[in-house]
Amino acid sequence: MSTSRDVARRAGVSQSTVSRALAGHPGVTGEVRARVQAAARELAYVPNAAARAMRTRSSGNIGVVTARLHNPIYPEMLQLLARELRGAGLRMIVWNSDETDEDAAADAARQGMVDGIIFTSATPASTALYEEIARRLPVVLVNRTVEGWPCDQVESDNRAGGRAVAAHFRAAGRRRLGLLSGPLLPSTIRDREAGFLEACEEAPVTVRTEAFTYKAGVEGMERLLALADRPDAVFCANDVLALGARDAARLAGVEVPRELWLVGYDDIAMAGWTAFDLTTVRQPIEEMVREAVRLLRQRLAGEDFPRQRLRLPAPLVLRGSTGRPG
Amino acid sequence: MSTSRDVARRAGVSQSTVSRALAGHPGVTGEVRARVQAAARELAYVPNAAARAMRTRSSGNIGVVTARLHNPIYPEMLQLLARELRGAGLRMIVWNSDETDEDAAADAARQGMVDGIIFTSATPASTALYEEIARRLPVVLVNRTVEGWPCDQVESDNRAGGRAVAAHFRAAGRRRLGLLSGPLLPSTIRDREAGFLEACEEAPVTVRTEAFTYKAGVEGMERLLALADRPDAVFCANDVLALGARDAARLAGVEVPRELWLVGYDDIAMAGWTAFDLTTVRQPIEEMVREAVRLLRQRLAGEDFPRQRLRLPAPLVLRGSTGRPG
DNA sequence: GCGCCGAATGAATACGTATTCTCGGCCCTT
DNA sequence: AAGGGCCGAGAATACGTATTCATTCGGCGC
Repeated sequence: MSTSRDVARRAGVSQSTVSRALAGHPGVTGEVRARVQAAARELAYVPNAAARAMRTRSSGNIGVVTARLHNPIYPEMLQLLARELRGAGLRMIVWNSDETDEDAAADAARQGMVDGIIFTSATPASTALYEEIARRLPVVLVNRTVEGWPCDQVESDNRAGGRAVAAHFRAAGRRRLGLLSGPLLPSTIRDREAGFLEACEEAPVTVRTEAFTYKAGVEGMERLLALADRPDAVFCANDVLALGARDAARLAGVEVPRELWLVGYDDIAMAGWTAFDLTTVRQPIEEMVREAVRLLRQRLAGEDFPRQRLRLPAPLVLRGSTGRPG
Repeated sequence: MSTSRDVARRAGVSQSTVSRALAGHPGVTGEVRARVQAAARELAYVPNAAARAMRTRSSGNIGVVTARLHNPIYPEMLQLLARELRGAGLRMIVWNSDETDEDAAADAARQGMVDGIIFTSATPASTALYEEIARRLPVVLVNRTVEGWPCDQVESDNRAGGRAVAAHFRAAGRRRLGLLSGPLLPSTIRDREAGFLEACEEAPVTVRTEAFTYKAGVEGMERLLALADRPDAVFCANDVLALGARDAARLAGVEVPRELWLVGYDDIAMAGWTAFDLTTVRQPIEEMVREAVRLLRQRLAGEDFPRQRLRLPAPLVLRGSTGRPG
């Protein structure tokens, strides 16, 4: 493990010159720079991260707080975030949002272990964590947003998405509408519901589950199917619920889409699988992630600009569960 | 952002005493220790991670190199790793195993940014990366193993799993066996195939896909179903392939399990869903992860012991795709 | 020809912690 | 009673880098 001093010795210059030469500072002769680079290469020199972090007060690490929720959209977002951050020369440290992990996130922020934090699953429930962190570091929210947190936020237009679903139902003449949803804490869910409701002619029958899991989707749909006047079109607040709902219909022998239309939200990979063939609203997570990282990088660079609140369009993707031919 | 010097000033002691008191060293008077702790609490003091890392030459970070493969078992393992590492007071830095990310992993190792590395998706293809890293840091492999890498490795008994599948087919009188698999680089796949083949009475008809994706599973099964003497029982090398295969059967109107038995491998959550109801071999990933972290921690603690090669049992989970009632 | 300025590099320093070294005082033993 | 040993705490130092301060040297203008 060689240090910049070793490189300096080998190149016959001082340690400070090594630092300057490798950092690409102006005011270093071409000849000296070449000698330093050669020496560094020969010694396989890599600057020590801890020393650099101490000196520059920045670590190159970004914390990502994500949900433990069993929703494949979060792993997908993580993959995209990893790629995007990596492209910016940043490392990604991941926490799930258990309470203990939130402590870990706050600790890391206090310790200066990360330069910034991205939340993918924020809710007003973690306001204390947010305030603790935001006091020291730039914070960006992606996917879920929280009213009243003064930071950059990137979401998709969940409200418009919900409206589009209701419009789709209405245009096809479906009248007995159902809503299968879960806890209202996440902004995404609230907005989807609000959009759906405001575009419904009359209030849909609603089942609210305890969680956003496949199992909850199954049970929720069973309750809807047991109703005397059961719905002929159900909007599920996310795809995972919708997959469970689809399987509950399968089990009950209810034909989709003839007897029941089903729509989800997110467009996770499974929604497109033959077994489900699910109409859904596509979240543009790739763009969302890209925008979030861009905003964070601008903050890290010290740029000062008004808090951004980006809302990207989310198109309806038509598939067999709402009667598309094929 | 207060430092240990601030705490020292406030407590009326020296900086070294603060360090000793907070680290719980013996040889600090109870009274002094209490004063220091009080001062630290009042100032909300948290030791600076970079300074501590530089001084102790250990960062508290663990790198995890994982696959970009679209197999939910990897996100699951990440979740479990995160929890386990967090329990040990360690942070998790994640890389996908693209080439660029492998470079990033090697860089981080060189920079001393991580204290150890866990591979979840190693193959002989990344031997250069392994050697680069293992020269400096303890490395543990979990899930996939690589013959010839001298490091601790934790896997499940894929070979026995493969044998159990063949035995299950045989016991039910299924004779025209098929194998739907993919690239042979991962040890898991090679071992599963080897176990399956050695317990087959005659060679199964084999389709080898380009990748371990749902789509590849669909296309692979379509090829198997197009055969004149098509198999009545197919072993898929992992669950994602099997889900694709199941949907291909669904599309082709082939009844499972009457006309076709189907078995996967991993027991991802979706295998248990009604739409698939897939018999599979369960990988005990929770135990695997726990063992891997345990081994890594022992190495980090400087313990010296022979390289471990753990192989945990993987039970067959019977479901509807092989005719279980229900 | 002398002095000044700028460019290039070396020397010194700070970042915050953990640890080693040093010192002063107290107790115990002979 | 004196000396030695031990214990608790302060002083000093090292970790490796980036940056500021100091120095040297060459060139150029007057």
